Amino acid sequence: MVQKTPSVTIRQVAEQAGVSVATVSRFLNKSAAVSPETAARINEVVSSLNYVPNSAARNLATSKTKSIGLLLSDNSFSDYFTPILRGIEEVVTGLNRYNLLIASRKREAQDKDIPPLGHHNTDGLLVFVDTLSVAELEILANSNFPMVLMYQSSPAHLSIPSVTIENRAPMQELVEHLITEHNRKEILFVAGPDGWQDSIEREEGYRDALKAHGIPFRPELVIQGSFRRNVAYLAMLEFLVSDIDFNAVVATNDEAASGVFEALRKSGKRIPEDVALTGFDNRIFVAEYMTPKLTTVHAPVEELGRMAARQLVSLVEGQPAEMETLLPTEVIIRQSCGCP
Amino acid sequence: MVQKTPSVTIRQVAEQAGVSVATVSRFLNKSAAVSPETAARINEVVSSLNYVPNSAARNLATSKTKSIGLLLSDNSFSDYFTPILRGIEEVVTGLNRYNLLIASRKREAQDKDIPPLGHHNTDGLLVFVDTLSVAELEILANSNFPMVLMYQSSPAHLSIPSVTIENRAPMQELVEHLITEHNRKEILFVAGPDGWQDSIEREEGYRDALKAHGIPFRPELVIQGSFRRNVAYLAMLEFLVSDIDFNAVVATNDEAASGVFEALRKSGKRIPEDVALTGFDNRIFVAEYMTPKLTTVHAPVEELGRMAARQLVSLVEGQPAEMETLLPTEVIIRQSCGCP
DNA sequence: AGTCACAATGTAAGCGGTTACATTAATCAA
DNA sequence: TTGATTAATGTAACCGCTTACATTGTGACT
Repeated sequence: MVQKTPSVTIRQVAEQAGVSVATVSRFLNKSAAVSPETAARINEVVSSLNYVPNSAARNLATSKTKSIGLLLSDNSFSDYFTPILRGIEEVVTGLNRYNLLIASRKREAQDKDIPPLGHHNTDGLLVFVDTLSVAELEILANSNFPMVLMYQSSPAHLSIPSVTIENRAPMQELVEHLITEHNRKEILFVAGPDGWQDSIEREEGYRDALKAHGIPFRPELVIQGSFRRNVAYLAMLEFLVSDIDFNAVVATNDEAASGVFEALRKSGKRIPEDVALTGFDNRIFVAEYMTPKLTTVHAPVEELGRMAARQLVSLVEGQPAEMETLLPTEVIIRQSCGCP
Repeated sequence: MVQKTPSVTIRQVAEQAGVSVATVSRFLNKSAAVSPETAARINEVVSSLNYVPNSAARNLATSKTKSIGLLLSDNSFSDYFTPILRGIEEVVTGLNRYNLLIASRKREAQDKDIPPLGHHNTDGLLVFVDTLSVAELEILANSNFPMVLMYQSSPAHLSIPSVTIENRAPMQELVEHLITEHNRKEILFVAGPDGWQDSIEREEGYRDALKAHGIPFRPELVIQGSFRRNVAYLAMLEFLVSDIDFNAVVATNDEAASGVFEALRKSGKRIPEDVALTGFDNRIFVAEYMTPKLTTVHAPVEELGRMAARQLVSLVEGQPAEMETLLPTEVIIRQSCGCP
């Protein structure tokens, strides 16, 4: 069971093929010409011995790892995450055959433990929002380590490429839709996780809309949903007992909207007659399957993964990358807002 | 940009701390006692230099990688996948701090390219159904490489630990429920991907139920859904134009059921009055949000990920592992079958 | 005082590749 | 024919760690 490298080494291959290790290496990497006969011989030995180069050795020698890292916060494995991963995976594992290393990191570990992914084991890092502290980002950035931020733009003084989505404007549009088309003025806002840029910007959009229509912002109309179904569900229940009047709920994402939906249903409120409801993300299984269907904002999540990965690969290979990629989103009107 | 290891090495640390590299190494790994004063000195230098050990070097020296691999087929990043990943991640990144390496592999690559994950870059492998051919499994198993199969049991002659879920019995139960409680006899079966064990076993359960009630199996009542929403949607539409009578649809998973749902809705059939519908998996966003709610079978997906990872870690650390872990599932009756 | 055990540390040989540089043989121009 | 060029290959240093083995110093025991 405890097998110390039962593996075939390049030297064994070299010996069996009657050449030097250098030649084998050259053949394997196509880093220099090898005569056809030698090539054939090596090739044969390689497959008969089932030889696979040891990546650790290779990495050490070249100081490249051929793998890129994805750094996540520990709670980010929501359903929401699959398309991102799909996008990332598609480009990372694509042509250039990088490996994808995934690690998650608790918030508490920031500035305490060293990040699980970095120079030492990856060629570059995809950094999910809120996984690295500014100080940590700074260290990496200063050592010129390739990184791309996702759902978070670069701290002003660092200039790290980032990929984000448009939040503020579409949220404003959505809320204004509730106000002007459906005459809702008492709009409950279900906030996202503290410090997440998406969450903040969406709230700004909400406030913009209120302001544009002269509706005062009321802090008691903000509850915490944390982008999570269950958190939003509970927060909504709690809000309901407070008995504050409201006739619309704007959730910062679809998942939270689904929790709100559940709570409203339980309390007997009708959607959209009593309460209009909106989400954000356009997660198909949530938005399409709710009855009524959920009015929301479509976020190009898979594309975001793809984009971020693409920028990073570019960077890793010494090419330039876009500093700020802002992906457009689109308001999707369905029925939960009151539209027919 | 093209930075050749700007990194600090153990030698620099040793030098600055006025000790030998061996001592530094011992301190870092706690592999032998180091005097308190030396320890303090080293510690100081380490953090002032921001030193992080190079994993490639470490891996090479120890012939361990401290990472475990997850091998996927290229289309397995469905929504379904998140909880599995969460389960895996939880244990892998947990106490023992392995890295999680993820790679996907096209079916066509089987027996042609070497698998992207193996001895050379991982300490053990989580193998998703249908990603490695039997021949490839054999090679790895023969070299005694730690592996755990997911959703697939071991080829008879290999005895690789596996983690699977119960499929046949609950599917039979479900179909019998349709037959006995709702008097449905013309039951369309939406098959899963060819060769996937889950898919096969679920179909067996379907047939068992028919047989138990003397209903002949009719091949024309089987369509291909491939576990995918869209595939099932199209297959269902196609079936609908064929005009064969049916009064129930049993889908091999919830995602396919959602596709069927969509197609039925489009064609004007009522669920469950005209057609009863069932799924498998109990994916909450599908099953709970459908109206009527979806009758299905609950599969403990996150637990499966956790289990598989646990077995693998065990194996990697030289401990024994369960050869066959069969996770129980449970029929969940909701309304799409016709129950109130 | 001499021997021993043990704790703390150092020395240097790998781990399995890559690659700069050296070597050899074959080809070509004059 | 001969020196220069080039193609194919070999030699060995090196990547940054770990660790077996060697060394030194100290206190305990006889």
